[in-house]
Amino acid sequence: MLKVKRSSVSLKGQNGLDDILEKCAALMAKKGYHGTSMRDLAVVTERSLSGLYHYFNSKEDLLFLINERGFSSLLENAQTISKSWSSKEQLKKAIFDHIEFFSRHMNEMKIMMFGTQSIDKKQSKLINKLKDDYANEIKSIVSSYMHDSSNDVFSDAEVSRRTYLLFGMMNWIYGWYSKSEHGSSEALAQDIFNTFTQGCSIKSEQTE
Amino acid sequence: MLKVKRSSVSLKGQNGLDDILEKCAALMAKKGYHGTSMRDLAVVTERSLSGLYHYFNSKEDLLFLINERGFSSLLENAQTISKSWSSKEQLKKAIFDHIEFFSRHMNEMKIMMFGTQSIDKKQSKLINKLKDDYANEIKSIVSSYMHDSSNDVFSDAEVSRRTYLLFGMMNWIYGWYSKSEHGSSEALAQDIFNTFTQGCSIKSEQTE
DNA sequence: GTCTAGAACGAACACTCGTTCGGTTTTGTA
DNA sequence: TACAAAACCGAACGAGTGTTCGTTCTAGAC
Repeated sequence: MLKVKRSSVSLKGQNGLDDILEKCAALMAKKGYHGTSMRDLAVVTERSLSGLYHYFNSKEDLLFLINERGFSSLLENAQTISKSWSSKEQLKKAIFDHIEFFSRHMNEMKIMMFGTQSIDKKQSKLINKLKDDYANEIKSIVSSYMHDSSNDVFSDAEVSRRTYLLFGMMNWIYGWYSKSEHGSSEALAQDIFNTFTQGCSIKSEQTE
Repeated sequence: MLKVKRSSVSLKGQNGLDDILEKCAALMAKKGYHGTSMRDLAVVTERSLSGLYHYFNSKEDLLFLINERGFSSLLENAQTISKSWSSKEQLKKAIFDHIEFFSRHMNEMKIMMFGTQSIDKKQSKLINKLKDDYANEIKSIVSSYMHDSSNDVFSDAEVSRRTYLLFGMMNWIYGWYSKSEHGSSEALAQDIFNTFTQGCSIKSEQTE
């Protein structure tokens, strides 16, 4: 008996799936993957326990789907950043897009950052490839920016470390950021851009 | 029957406890709190399942102990940073100490960042107080530095956001940093200090 | 009306979970 | 050597786990 609904290319029940994934992500973001039971998920999705299995083959699959969709979106978007812009503009757009995606999908992002140790190896590799591809896309933008805006030469390792620091500033917001308390995602992105490019004692420019 | 081993002020079995907590933290950092069973923990600590309960009252208690010890250490250390130094020196020391503690206790730090939703309310409040106290200690140092090194005036909200970004750079290393691949913790701390104070296109100073 | 396929369900299965109980061994000290 | 305290353990308990099974319901196609 071959099941067809193996991946995100599944054709059936897409509408229902979107809604289910969002609600599951919301609960899992609060309680963690292992801390959330299929029965909990059945409650928040207003479905029966067994009914859930119509949309994915296992709890693990659910985690995979959330990760796969999230990282695919990030990667696809990053690849649309035009290489004909200045490196500064590219960097700015990369940061703004990442933060905006983050603030629109807080729950999914939290889950995506908890790692994929719970997913089986084949699927885990797929996620890690998406993650790496995305990170490299950002890294190459950072590299261009650093070399364009300085006469110094930077080693690959140095660019890597700086890129990690940028990801740190962007991803750490999952622990504290809320639109109502800390302002728009654009203002936050601008702060990150300024800090990353000029340091913290320079007053933020306004978003144009 | 009143048990006395409720908190870190417990007097008995401290030596054994240290070893146990370290090994438990190592496994929990890999598999997550809920993903790690007491039976798993019994194996890595080379004890029997029931024998573990000699050292703490519950799995929840174990999580509390790890958190309480970690944040207490960070806070205590931060409070020793002399206010008579320049704000730049204070900031530098705060960053170096945080990174050094992090790299010496990677596993515990991972657990500390997963949050405390699984701990009961009373204990959770205690952890959050330690966390807040530590964050405020760092924030006041950041504030001094920003005001000393610029003629602009910064609002409290702005200082807060910048402090969060600093924590982002420092804490995100749990996902990628390894001494062998990315150099000493001092070099990393220096990179973070430079990025935070001057931005990424300025070449790192060497650690003196 | 009949057929089919997707959507949904209740009940159960085999297993793992955190925890407890009653007991034994080891250790330190007087 | 005696003895209390600490350290440790095997076996079990009840609750909860992810998953599967066979069935029913619904809606559109012929």
